Amino acid sequence: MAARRGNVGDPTARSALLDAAQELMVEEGYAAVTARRVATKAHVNSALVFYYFETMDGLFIALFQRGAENSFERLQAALTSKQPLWGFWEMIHDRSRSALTMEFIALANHRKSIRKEIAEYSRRFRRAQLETLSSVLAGYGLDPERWPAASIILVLSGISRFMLIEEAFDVDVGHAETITIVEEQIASLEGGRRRIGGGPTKSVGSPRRK
Amino acid sequence: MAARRGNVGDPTARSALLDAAQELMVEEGYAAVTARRVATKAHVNSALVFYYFETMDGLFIALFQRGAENSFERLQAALTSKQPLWGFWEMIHDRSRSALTMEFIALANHRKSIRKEIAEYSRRFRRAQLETLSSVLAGYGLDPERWPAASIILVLSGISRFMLIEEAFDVDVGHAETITIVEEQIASLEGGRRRIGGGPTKSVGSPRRK
DNA sequence: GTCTATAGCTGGATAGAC
DNA sequence: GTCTATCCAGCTATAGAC
Repeated sequence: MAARRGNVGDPTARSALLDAAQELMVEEGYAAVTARRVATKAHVNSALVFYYFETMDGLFIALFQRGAENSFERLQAALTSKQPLWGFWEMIHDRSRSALTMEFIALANHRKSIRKEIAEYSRRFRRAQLETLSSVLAGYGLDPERWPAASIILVLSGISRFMLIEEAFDVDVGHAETITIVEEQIASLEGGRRRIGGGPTKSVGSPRRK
Repeated sequence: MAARRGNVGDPTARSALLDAAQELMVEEGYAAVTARRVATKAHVNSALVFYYFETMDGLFIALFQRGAENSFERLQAALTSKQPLWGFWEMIHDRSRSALTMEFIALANHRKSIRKEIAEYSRRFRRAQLETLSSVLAGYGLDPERWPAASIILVLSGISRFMLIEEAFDVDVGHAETITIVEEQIASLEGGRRRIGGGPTKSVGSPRRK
């Protein structure tokens, strides 16, 4: 349970603060991310939050950027792999980042600086997806008039995101059937999933929480 | 702008408090919903919040239930109309409830009582959708083995929710094309949309915000 | 039902010692 | 860089007058 995050073991207080903030945000929501609580969790003094990030908004933005950078690299790896469609599908299914993403979206709802940050990142992310996948899909012989790459990205992302949200409430009606349908479609275009190392990607079948 | 909410004009302080809480939640996020701010907005004293709802959690739950009850009735009306599939699609597209829903999901992330409330409501909602739509779709000759009603509900909901979230960040890559594809499919099953009175349902084509 | 007043707490942020 | 100490604003919740 201790080797779960990316920067654990990093010696600097800055990283420790970001780790602590992320954990708090996932487990108790953004409102629980206060300077004092973050600092306590990171075993440093709360004044350091303002030393490193100036304001609480600064902390949130730094946290978001760290995660976004990380996600972007993983996206590029997925999209340039032998099976980009499978890679994409598994990437957007990442359960471990879902709660954090939802928190940031809610936070962005009323903090302008964070909204701006997420909007920029989303466009960059989407552009990378679209560029790569549209040529991949054309290569698979898919008619871009009938099935634009942008729509496929949007549909897959929507399905995935919606199931992740529902899972958090222990609702999973239709999830398994839908995953089967989607994965059959992917397989018909790209062949069956060939697993290649690829780290901690979990299988997609709704293990019950708690 | 004044006839926007359901209970405007209701004389009791309780309703005024709920109206104020909803407005604050949508516009500034759940963290802005404090007893004092709600009371000020409702032009009553903050002690009344605790008189009517006991705790802040109680206020949130009452607010959620009021909205859920309302949505459930509108869902039933949509599902028992002449064009249930169109009704369903337009209902889940409701822009005006999207921000509130997202906020409640984030709130549920760390408030157990609210999580329980949303989970129960979601299941009830989904059950109603599934019961009606599965017979409707069978009536349209759709093979329930290939296209289970539960999957269709999930896919439509996911697409819709995802687009609403993206819209909030001014991202709309692929939205128009995807809406076209979805609505062509619906039309092929249920015929073109025949509009019948039906209140303030907006058209579905991403009017730019601000 | 609605108010005033207030207890008791936690928050963001800063000054200044080390 | 890291800490102690502190200011002051805003919070939930309650007691009790009207």
